[in-house]
Amino acid sequence: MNTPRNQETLARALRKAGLRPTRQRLSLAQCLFANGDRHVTAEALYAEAVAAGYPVSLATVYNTLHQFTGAGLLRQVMVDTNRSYFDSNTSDHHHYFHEETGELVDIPSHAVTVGDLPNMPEGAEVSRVEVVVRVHQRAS
Amino acid sequence: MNTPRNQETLARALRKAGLRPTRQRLSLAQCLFANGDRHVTAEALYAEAVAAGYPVSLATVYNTLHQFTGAGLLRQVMVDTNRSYFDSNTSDHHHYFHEETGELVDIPSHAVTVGDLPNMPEGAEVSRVEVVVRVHQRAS
DNA sequence: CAATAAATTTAGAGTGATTCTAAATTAAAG
DNA sequence: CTTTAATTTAGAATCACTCTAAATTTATTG
Ligand SMILES: [Mn+2]
Ligand SMILES: [Mn+2]
Ligand SMILES: [Zn+2]
Ligand SMILES: [Zn+2]
Repeated sequence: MNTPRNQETLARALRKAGLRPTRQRLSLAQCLFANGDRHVTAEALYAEAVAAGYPVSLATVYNTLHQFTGAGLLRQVMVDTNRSYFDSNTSDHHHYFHEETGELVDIPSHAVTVGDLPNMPEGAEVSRVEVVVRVHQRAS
Repeated sequence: MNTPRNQETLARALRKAGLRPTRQRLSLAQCLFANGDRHVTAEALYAEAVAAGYPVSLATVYNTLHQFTGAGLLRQVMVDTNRSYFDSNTSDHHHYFHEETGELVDIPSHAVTVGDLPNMPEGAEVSRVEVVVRVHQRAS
């Protein structure tokens, strides 16, 4: 985990990204960064914030998730066509995706080796390598 | 490419999967399998079929893509939250995803090595390993 | 080649996640 | 404090995708 711990550190990170440290953004940051790494959907984070008594709207949750992603505090993981997942662990790593439960679990990046990449598209530059290991429940 | 070449071969493959080789399914198969491997979205395939003068509805395109996927003739690639991509190459391989254009390009599977997978979820079994190399246009 | 049964196609309505709009609120600056 | 600009928000809108139910087509049977 390389994300800010307390309100002050986070507020500073937000300001540096040109984002005002508002009550909503600090509340959501609390949910996202206070207790280790998380993989959340917008709806799940919204439900959690509401349950915790934080005053936020769903629109703000979406706005905030995208702003945090733009600021490098979150990263988006593409595993499901119907839902966007956001990851509070922005360091280089990969994922298990449990097809039944929708749960994401980290895989350290050293477990995967990418060799020479053949037929790289002309004029293109690698921006990220994402490995998703889809798993399903073993037949009993 | 390990997919059927001509109408007859394909019709046989469809029958084996319990799917009647209808005009629509054969038309779409023509688009998908006649000229090498393809990566298409439902909308793109629909536009293409309509342009080629094949009579198909968008609903049928969606149905067919899913049926073909179920029959193992296509595979779905998750790279974009807003769109489903279908790949006519069902053999083991990976992808470049060009973030600006949305284009997918194959990477042979031997270019990527996945080592021991740590912290495999309890009782889970790997169903597929997907590697996506996101690329963007190099700054000029 | 009918006649019948079952699968398929389709237009259009419905869904659900996400985005947009425009008005109300709040944070920063003076 | 005022003023200004950013932020929040409810609700409308969008968009990919799915569903429904009626019309059509395919396969089967006599
Ligand atoms: Mn979730
Ligand atoms: Mn496409
Ligand atoms: Zn992660
Ligand atoms: Zn491919």
